[in-house]
Amino acid sequence: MRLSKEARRAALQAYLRENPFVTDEALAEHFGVSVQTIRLDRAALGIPEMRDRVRAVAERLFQNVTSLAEEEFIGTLVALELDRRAASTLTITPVHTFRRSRIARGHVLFAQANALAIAVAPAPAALTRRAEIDYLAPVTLGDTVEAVATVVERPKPNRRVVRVEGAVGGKPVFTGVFRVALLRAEEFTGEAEGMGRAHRR
Amino acid sequence: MRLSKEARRAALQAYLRENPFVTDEALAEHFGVSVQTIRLDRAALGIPEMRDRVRAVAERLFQNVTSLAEEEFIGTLVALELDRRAASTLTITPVHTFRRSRIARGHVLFAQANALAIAVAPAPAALTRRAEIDYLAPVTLGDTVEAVATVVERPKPNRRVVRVEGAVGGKPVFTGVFRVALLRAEEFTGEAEGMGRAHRR
DNA sequence: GGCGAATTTAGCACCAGGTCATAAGCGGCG
DNA sequence: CGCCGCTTATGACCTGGTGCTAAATTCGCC
Repeated sequence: MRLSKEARRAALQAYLRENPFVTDEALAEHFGVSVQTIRLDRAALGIPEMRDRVRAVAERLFQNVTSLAEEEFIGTLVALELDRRAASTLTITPVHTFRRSRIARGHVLFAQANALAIAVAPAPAALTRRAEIDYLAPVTLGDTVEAVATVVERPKPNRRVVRVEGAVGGKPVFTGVFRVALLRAEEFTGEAEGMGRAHRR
Repeated sequence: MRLSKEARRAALQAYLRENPFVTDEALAEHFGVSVQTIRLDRAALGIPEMRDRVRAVAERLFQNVTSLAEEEFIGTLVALELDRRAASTLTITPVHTFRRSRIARGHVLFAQANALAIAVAPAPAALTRRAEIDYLAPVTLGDTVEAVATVVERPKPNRRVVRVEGAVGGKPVFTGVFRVALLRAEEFTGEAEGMGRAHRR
């Protein structure tokens, strides 16, 4: 016997984790068993068919990319008065930190602040034109950063200057100033790009 | 006629850009035409069938499962002379952009620049203390950003001022100045990070 | 209103990659 | 030997298509 049933099933799980988009036929060949056996294994393990696996991956990942404006946010929006102020919180998890020092990476806090500056902008979309950020104290694993953005200047109808301050337990950890440009809806209607090419057969 | 052929095809392209996972049948219903007409339209526009669209999305995004924040180094390090200069490239994929505008989010470019500033620092780890970044032109989906970091000042033995310039096809898209603090190993419980190794993408 | 061309719809055969159910083969072992 | 666990085979059916042909409809134009 090439592999015991249990061993094969364990291997199958592992293999599919790494290569989610293989057909039963390819799996059968890979494990030296028949397609039917693979199907039995999948059924026993509750693994859906390839098309469903592909679709699940695609949908989950597409959601990340395509999520609505409020989900594009880094951190959790806790207050928003358009064109006035906004606030968010972000709890630092291991994915946000340098592995060894457990200090949050600069760009994570920048992202929280930048997202907040864009969220407070009274427009369907906004672009950052300039940012200055001062890191006052390191933020470490487990900290919850409370950030507050305040519109401090409106130099032109479509420009805003936003000050963002971040604190952990009341102690300031960063401050930043973001100059953003407001966009009207028609300024970001992208152009086609083709979905790819047909193939097969 | 509900919509002229050309109008329908344009609408179809746009619709599929936002909803890539729709079957021909759903499209036919949506546009009030027969499934066959949708197929003709897809053929004329070179749009592959739904399964292929799903698959393309899934495969393209699968490599990026590691969310932005999880990556050690944002971009691919292509050159490094410690305490002098460093360079990286970053190709903008959908995960880096706003969904509708397809413009790279500010924090993505910040992250590339910041990672580079930290990588060039001659220390096992470094922290950003202050950053200024100017966005000169929008960076869009598919662009490859070439960033170069240069150490421009060494105000103290453990401080560096790094200028980072980003360009797409030779055209500047951002410039930034990062002031970083070098850390000695004993300044945190652990060791290096920041010396980021290149990540494939 | 009539006509030809463009456009749309329909029908049929076929394919991949499955589902589900049923049946048959095989190896080991008590 | 017979039975059990496992594997394999078979056939009917499903979805979301491709490719082709042919018919029906609609448009532009005289």
